[in-house]
Amino acid sequence: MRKGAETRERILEIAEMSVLAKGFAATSIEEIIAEAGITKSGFFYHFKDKNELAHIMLKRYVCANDRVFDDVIERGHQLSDDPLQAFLISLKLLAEVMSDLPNGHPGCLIACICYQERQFDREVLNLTARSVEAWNARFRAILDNIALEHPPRDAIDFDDVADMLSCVVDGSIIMSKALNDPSRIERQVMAFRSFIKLLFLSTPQIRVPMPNSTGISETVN
Amino acid sequence: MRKGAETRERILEIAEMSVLAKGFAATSIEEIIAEAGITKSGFFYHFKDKNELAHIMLKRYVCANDRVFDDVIERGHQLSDDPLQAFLISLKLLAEVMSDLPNGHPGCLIACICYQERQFDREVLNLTARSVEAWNARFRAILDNIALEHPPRDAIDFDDVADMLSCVVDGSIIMSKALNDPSRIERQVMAFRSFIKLLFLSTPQIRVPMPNSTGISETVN
DNA sequence: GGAATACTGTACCTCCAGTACAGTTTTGGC
DNA sequence: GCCAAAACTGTACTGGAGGTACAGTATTCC
Repeated sequence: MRKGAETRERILEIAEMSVLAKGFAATSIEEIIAEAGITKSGFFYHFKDKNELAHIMLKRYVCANDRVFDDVIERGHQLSDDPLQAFLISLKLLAEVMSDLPNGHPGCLIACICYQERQFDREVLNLTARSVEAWNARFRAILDNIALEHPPRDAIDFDDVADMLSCVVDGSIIMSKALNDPSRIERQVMAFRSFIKLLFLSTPQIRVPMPNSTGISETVN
Repeated sequence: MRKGAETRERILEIAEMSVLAKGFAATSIEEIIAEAGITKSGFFYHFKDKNELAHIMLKRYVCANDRVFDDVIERGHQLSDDPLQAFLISLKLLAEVMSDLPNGHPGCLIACICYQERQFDREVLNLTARSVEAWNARFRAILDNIALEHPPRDAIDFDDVADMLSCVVDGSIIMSKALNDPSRIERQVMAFRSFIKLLFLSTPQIRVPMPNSTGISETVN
């Protein structure tokens, strides 16, 4: 019975857009069902209450986001064997993905929930925390891998550098909303990329032969 | 008649805390007046409706935030004549101020409003945009000033670097909320500081002879 | 064709934002 | 101490939304 799943998906999509634009409490069930073209009974057939809606919506969001990260990281690795170059490519791709939305980025559901945390139960809040931790751990692993071949030029904790990517993305989404300028996200991801370049590349932008131990001498922009 | 101003301030403080924890729509007037120890009529004597409350609350927040930035920037300039060193000191002070809150940072009202934008009128949204622009312009001016004496090591747009501070602060506030770890904000501001160091300081921490054209070789922490 | 699935319709309850407005207390200036 | 403005209180109401309950109907897949 696939039709039920379709309706469910439609409800979730409408609800997510509304929550990101107006907040959770201001998102009325009446409005969702009006847009989805169903009745209130139909809504409560799929979700036992608004809290369950939130829970399923969040799970859906986290999965979709994971897929985006998986994709850009994988494509980075496909395009370069060097972990640093691969990550720089991934960041460029991430920047592109983020700006490739017709009406600007709708927002990060995690951030949205954090600013309305008292409205949600432990389960939802735990899921937000666990997904943020998972992303941070993932970026951290990438940095460790990079450092094996490229010694960092500043004694900064890699956990903080890893965290910074999420922070920059979430922060720039807010700025893009505040200023109604979608391009800010792309530019901020690229600014973070610049930080990574400065942190790990021993050669500045202007090309010089590299006197390092490995003897690697790759082209870098 | 000073008593009115006192009540007003109490309402605004309670409302702000509630809005940052639960969102605007979920912040009930009933709850505010219960905590403030007044009646509903008392509330509507001070604010003609919830929207006016939002407007005044935001103005209050922006002023308070401006004062914090003014303070750290001024103290930075008092402690060093070099614009780069002054900014690095300001960032350190900012990191300290951000983490110096007993129950963690309550949140950024601007970010909170951006994630509930459909609930607010043009006036409120314009005020959020104008304050973000003002902060960005301010940081940009500082960077221009630094660049006069310290040439940047990467061809990055200073507007983006300036924006990045707000992004990192807002993003790290979200992360500190998501993970219930107030220290993330301080660490992220310090990570941004590291970026500034790498961008403008010509000598990295681990001393190696640099085969660059300028021949500059300064001691740096 | 039948059973599970996917809904609709109706009726009802509670809570809260917001409105309206008359009445009362408190405060500060003279 | 008086008085007027300021700072409230009390009461009563409207409307909309979340949520419940449950019987009935249509659709879909096997």
